[in-house]
Amino acid sequence: MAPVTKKTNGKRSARGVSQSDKKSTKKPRISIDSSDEELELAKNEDAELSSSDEDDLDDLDKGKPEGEKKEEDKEADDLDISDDDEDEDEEKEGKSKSEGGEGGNHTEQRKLLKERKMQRRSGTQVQQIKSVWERLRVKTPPLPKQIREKLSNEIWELSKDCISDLVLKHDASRIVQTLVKYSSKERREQIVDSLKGKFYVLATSAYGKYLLVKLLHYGSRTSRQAIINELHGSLRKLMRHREGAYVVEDLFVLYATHEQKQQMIKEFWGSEYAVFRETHKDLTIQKVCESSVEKRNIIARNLIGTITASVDKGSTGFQILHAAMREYVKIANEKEISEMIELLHEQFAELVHTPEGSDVACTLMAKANAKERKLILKTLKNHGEKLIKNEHGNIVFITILNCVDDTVLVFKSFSPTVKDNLQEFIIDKFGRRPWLYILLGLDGKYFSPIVKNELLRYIELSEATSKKDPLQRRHELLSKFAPMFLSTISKNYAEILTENLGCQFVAEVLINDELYAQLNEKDQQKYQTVLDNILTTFKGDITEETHPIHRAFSTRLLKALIQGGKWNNKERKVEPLKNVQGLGVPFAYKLYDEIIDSSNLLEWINNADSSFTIVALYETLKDQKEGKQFLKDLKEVQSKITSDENNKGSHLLVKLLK
DNA sequence: CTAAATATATGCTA
DNA sequence: TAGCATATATTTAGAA
Repeated sequence: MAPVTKKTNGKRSARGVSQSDKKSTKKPRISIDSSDEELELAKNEDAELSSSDEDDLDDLDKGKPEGEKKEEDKEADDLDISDDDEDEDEEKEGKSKSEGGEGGNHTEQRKLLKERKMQRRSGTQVQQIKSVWERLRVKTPPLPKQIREKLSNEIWELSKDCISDLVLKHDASRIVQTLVKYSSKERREQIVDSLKGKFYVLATSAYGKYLLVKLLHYGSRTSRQAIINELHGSLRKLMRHREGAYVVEDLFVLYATHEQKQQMIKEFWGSEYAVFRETHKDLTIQKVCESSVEKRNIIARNLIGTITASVDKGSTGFQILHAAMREYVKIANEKEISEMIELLHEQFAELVHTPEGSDVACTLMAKANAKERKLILKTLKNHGEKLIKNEHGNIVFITILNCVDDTVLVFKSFSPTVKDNLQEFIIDKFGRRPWLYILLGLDGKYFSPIVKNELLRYIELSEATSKKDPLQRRHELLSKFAPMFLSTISKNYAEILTENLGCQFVAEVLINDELYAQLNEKDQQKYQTVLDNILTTFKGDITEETHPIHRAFSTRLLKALIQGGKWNNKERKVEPLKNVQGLGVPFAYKLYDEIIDSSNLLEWINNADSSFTIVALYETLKDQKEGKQFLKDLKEVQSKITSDENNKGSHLLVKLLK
């Protein structure tokens, strides 16, 4: 493969980035529901073949909200019907004629054009079918079923003998698309059958590709398999094709089963593996490459060939490409990894949001040397928010935390993003994970075995370059980020504590010996402020429904702070803390002093949501001098505790008091 | 951590 | 293809 030239690289990456920025998580995909976008596309291509880059972008324009989409469909339809007989071909011709100076006799031109159309292969049929299609395709008002069926039968009768003449023309292809949409499964099979042998041509045709994707979408398992079988052997060629690449990506992402995906990827190893795919079924790439260096070299060359071509083409965001890259990085040697980083580094951010791409990014990150890591950090820092919030990007980010020794650089690169978004992060299912990692390490509570093993695998890979002790690295990060945690909580505690995930995070921050050990004097004060903030939220009348005591998670947080440790379910006891100051007895004392007192103590006991808090207070304070007042008040109201079956906390309290 | 609850994928039947 | 059942993965809740 020819090496990437600076010029193409720059251009492509620019396009790639704008693409992903506009359509955030949406992947390039060919639309199923709307055929009108396709017509738009057709117009453009007719008008100016060289503006293909633009067209590709149009083509990406998917995933609009349902309502919006309908609107546009309607509009386009109306417009379409009004000027349909003289479609865009005609207008074009008219223009070029008048430019040629032949004057503007429109009727004359129309006639000419009609004749020319008739002369095309199956021209008469096309015109005929088209008029039936006009009646079939209307969306408003919706056609009754019988009529729709009748019309679609009519079209089928007319078109079944010349179907292969239809599918490559931009207007006629749409007719077949509509036909597919409204046909029975038997007829869909028939259509697929009659197009056998043509799928490659379809995939590479500017108009045919839409039909092919519709066949995949509406087709049966066997139809899909038939199409895949036929495209097999040409996938590498298709990946380099302007239209074909989109079809292959769609096929891979949306329609192929797991097994079919494996098959498809194997083809990128080399044609040998595409042809004899049955015999190579359960082969993994590592096994083959271990068996022979020659084979490894051939496979590596084939893979990087496809990868380089696609990256140059600007398809860095394609999932199928990510899957190919994953195979490659599994077997790549040190030099090849470096070249890969060189090839990708500007577009690194386009990898990280798919499972396969994230795997590639993590592997590269782990295997990269210090200088290369710096380079990657530089590209990723501008995409921090998405990187951290995305399920897969998140893994990449944690891998960065796990393997980059230069924690100062890591902090510098991401601290602005973190500062702006931390409040969102900590209540986000994925966005909070990196911070929980910094606080607790790879705790099984927050990292499922699968995710954990994946992360451990990258750590293992990184051991060749990363020299720092993992715990030291994590503590360095903790000491840098902890003040940010505290100020974010202190500033937004009211909102954070209304969220389950927020409460959980706050608990992890506050009940954490490692964190407290990293705090300087000023930040320790900040820590105490946060404790006061939390007390503040529990002020007020607990008979109000909005009081935080009625939300299970904030109550649990409060209880944990009173107990001054986390509940260990295995040992069935609270784990005491060594470093942290201000939890347990002092916190309980403050709570009783400021929030609960003799005036509302009974209320707290007699409410099922808050009674366990009092139990916790009792257990913490019963043998302490700070608890004297509390115990005295408790004795006074003891007799007035109501006996409510549902209030297990008050029952327990009565039992304890005996 | 564990058990239950829930979501997701896969296969079978009509 | 729809609907259902079954297996499997992932998420959630949770003490007294």
